[in-house]
Amino acid sequence: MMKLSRLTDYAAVVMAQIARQPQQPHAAAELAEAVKLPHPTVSKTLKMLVKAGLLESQRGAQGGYRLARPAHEITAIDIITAIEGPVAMTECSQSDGDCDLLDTCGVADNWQRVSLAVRTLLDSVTLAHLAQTAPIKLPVRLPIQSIDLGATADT
Amino acid sequence: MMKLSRLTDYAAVVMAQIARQPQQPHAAAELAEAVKLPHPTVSKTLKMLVKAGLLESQRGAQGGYRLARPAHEITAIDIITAIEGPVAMTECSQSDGDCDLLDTCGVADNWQRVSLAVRTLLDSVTLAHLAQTAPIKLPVRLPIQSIDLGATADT
DNA sequence: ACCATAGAGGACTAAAATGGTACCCAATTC
DNA sequence: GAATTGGGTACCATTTTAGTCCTCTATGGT
Repeated sequence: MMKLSRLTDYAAVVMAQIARQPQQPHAAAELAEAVKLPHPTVSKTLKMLVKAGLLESQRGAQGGYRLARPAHEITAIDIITAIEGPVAMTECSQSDGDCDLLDTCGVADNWQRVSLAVRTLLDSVTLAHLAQTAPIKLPVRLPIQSIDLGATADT
Repeated sequence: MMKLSRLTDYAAVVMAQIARQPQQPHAAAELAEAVKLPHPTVSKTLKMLVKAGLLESQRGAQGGYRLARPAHEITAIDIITAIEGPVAMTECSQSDGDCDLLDTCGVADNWQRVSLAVRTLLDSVTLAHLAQTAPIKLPVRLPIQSIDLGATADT
């Protein structure tokens, strides 16, 4: 279903929560409470986000988590990648090599392009966007026509 | 990783294979051979594609599978949906109801829009595109600016 | 009519990813 | 130095995914 994992979902929610008050540090417990999720799970998520460099942490009393960068410099793809690893629709769209069906497949290259388009899209959505409580506007149709998926035989 | 499941991958490859010779029926065994995948697995995939209405099947001798519609009328999303069910990035982006965190979440609506954008993108890629052995061209950047994800809040 | 071919449908199993929890250690602050 | 708060790891339960197999039904050829 192409879904994000639940943890990624949590991550987004938690990040948004932090983004709404970027000045003060947020303790894991506080966030868990705010978001109504089990503390250990939130904690785990936060750690992953720190590892990915999206959050900074401060230990000790009065410690907590803060955004490592302004919300508008953190993108959806950053968050997804932090939790799930590289975004790629197929095995072969992330790196080369692994797929031994490349010959018979005949589709790999095109999937990679689609993958890229998805990544680009995801990269254009920032945490600042996501954190807006008021729904963002997103006109239903992308001007996809501009994607030259058209039958261009040659290069 | 937002990956497609392996079966979906197979489905795409097999569909492409059929699309390249749309006139004749293709037996599961033949396709499995062509694509170098185990017969039962390919068979299973094909059945799913038939159920989804993307392929038509003919039983008996000289039978096999054929596209139910011209390749350019079958989209990536059709194939993905056939195997994995509805494409949605989060639980709540597919239907309403299931998520009991909607209040605290504050991100749901925005994810849904992103989801929609991804779906639209995927909908613009047809089987005809995928089936081209020559790689399709896809200029790296989508004109994402036109997506009014623009900030309504601060900044 | 009968047989060979080819798909339909479903059940079942094995394996892997995911989600969740617990435990103990390290750093800060008061 | 005690309380607070994050860091790291290891572990377990559950769910998903993938793959296989078996039997039934439809079609075409002889």
